Amino acid sequence: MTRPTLKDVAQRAGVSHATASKALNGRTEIAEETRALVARAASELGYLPRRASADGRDRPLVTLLTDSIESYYSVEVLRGMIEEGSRRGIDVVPRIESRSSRRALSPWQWEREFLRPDVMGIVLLVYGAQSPVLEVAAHRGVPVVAIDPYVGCRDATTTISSTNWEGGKAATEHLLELGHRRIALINGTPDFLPGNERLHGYRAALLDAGFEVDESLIFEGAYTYGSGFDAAERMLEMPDRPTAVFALSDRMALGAIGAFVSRGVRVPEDVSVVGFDNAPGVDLATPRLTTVNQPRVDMGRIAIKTLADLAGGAAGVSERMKLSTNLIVRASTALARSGAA
Amino acid sequence: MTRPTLKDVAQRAGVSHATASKALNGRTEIAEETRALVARAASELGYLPRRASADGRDRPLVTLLTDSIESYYSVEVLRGMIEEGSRRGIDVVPRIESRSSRRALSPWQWEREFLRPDVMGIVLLVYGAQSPVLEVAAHRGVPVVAIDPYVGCRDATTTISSTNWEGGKAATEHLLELGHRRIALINGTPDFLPGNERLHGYRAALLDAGFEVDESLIFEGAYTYGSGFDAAERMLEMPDRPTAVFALSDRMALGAIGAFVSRGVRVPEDVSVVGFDNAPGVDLATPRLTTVNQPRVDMGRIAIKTLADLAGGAAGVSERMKLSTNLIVRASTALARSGAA
DNA sequence: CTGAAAGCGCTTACAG
DNA sequence: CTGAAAGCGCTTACAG
Repeated sequence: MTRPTLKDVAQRAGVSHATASKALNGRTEIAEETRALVARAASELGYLPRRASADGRDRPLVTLLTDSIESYYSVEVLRGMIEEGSRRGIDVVPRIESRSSRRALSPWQWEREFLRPDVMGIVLLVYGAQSPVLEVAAHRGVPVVAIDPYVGCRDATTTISSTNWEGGKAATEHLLELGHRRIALINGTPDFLPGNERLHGYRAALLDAGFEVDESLIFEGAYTYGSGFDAAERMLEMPDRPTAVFALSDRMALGAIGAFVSRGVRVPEDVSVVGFDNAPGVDLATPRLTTVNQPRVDMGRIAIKTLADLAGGAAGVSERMKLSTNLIVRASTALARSGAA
Repeated sequence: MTRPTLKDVAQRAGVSHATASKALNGRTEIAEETRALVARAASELGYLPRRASADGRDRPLVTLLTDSIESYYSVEVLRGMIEEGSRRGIDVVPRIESRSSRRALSPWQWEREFLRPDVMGIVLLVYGAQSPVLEVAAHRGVPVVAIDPYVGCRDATTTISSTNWEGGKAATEHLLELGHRRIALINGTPDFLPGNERLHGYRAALLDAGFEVDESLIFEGAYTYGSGFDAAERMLEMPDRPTAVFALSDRMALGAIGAFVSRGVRVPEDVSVVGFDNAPGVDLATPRLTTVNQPRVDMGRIAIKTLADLAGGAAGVSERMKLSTNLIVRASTALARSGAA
């Protein structure tokens, strides 16, 4: 038994295949009675059109291209895309593409692989901007938006990121307002641009408040739990310990807390800790972590919205979007013990 | 300028459209020279087939139907599906479907919405088994697999869940081995079947070890942080406090730890706590949480694998799959203070 | 409101 | 190895 075609449906309903086509597509000129007849026949046969329409129109679709989907970052951006897509009737197809899998294909095959006929756009996530996708897509006229790319993108590509500098500044200002003066920073790897912006936010807050940046309070880190842990241990060996720590990621903040607590240093009574990200679960840790929220889900939503607008003919869409980060004050920060200077 | 068709490509390459078609589809009888010519023309024009082939064959696709994608549970199952799909060249299309959005459509429209012509299968996630999807899909011959459904599924549906009973038993046995005898349990809402299995695992471990179940040590909970927090506070008011707690979810375990720590009760020195789930981030909390891991990513992977096998004609696939949970011992559990009874 | 006819974009025997 | 011809599943003027 082969798959039923429109002809089979028409036959079963006792109408021509043209009429069946129109009935199924909801054209108004069809009698209600006929439409019901055809719909029933289609349903009974389990008919499914093989080809949406003669000109290939189908449910619109957005491809998400990513190197990896292991981080909660990627996964939550994806979640935003799915939510917004479901609302708008746009399908989201996530694909993990390694450099090696790409190389195994001829350019034409590769293009065909990732460009379905009905793609209305492509979202690049944590994806090098050197990516050949950009050229190919530009050439086809398929719009692309890149989310928080590590490296700068071609001028023509729309990018969505978040206000890392402002976030770093807000975190530092929060600690200053609590009366802290010796505020350590746990840095990330230098190749990660958003982290660099956060660091500059820290510097700016200090400078604006009339303080100098003490470079000995900037500790090396690598965004991992262990590197935060180590940095905190080094702080504890200092003669004049910092009273507060701003870690450029939540993992490092949690690592620092782990180190402090294991040495009997209490958070936030003895030292305040702020993270960056608002990673899942940090609101449940003890103490509940004060951190800078990144609007990951919104970034995904906006990506879809932007692509939909572009498909709708919106020309002047802003090309560098920065969504707001916001400080979430929880229980890992408190007033400095000895008051302000 | 309208979208280029195969004809345009053929014309530009100076061959017939039949030859162009064959060249692009990688048929062997085409001269390499010709193939290159056609490929170049296709690339220059930005050609994309509108319709994959005359018989509608395309990249296979699996639809994920879910009520909500807000929990890490859903999101990680999805991640497994995407990873496995990418490896096998199967696209995964996640759709969020509310009951109301479904009701707005006629049955035929609705079927057409969620059954693309090229679906090779459907995955149901956190999705009521009363779902009309099951009937429709069965009728179409589209295979369905349901992941950890709250309510039982039709007999014919393949389900994937995890060994909740064994997990609950392992968690409790771990505490018994550490010498704990008064082991409290923080229960979940009774309508959640997997939770009920975990509870029975707790009972079984106790019974097997020769102990009676003290019903006064079973505390009401609702899977939330707050309910875990409250349960712990009630424990602290008992004359003969439990020395260990098994919470049916990580959120409740973390809530309990929050309550203990805020009252100066140390974890694990004064009380041991085990959770269930291995939620993201619980390995970074202080203390790092001992918990029962659920193989969420693997569940997604296996769902895709099962569907692919089914499409490949595998008939005798097991219909009730239970993937193994495993206890992960971290830092929130320790030997009972006063030794065994 | 219906259906015969033309057409769309594509693929695949088949003849050369 | 190539292309003219037939065919596929579908849609859409257009005549009735």
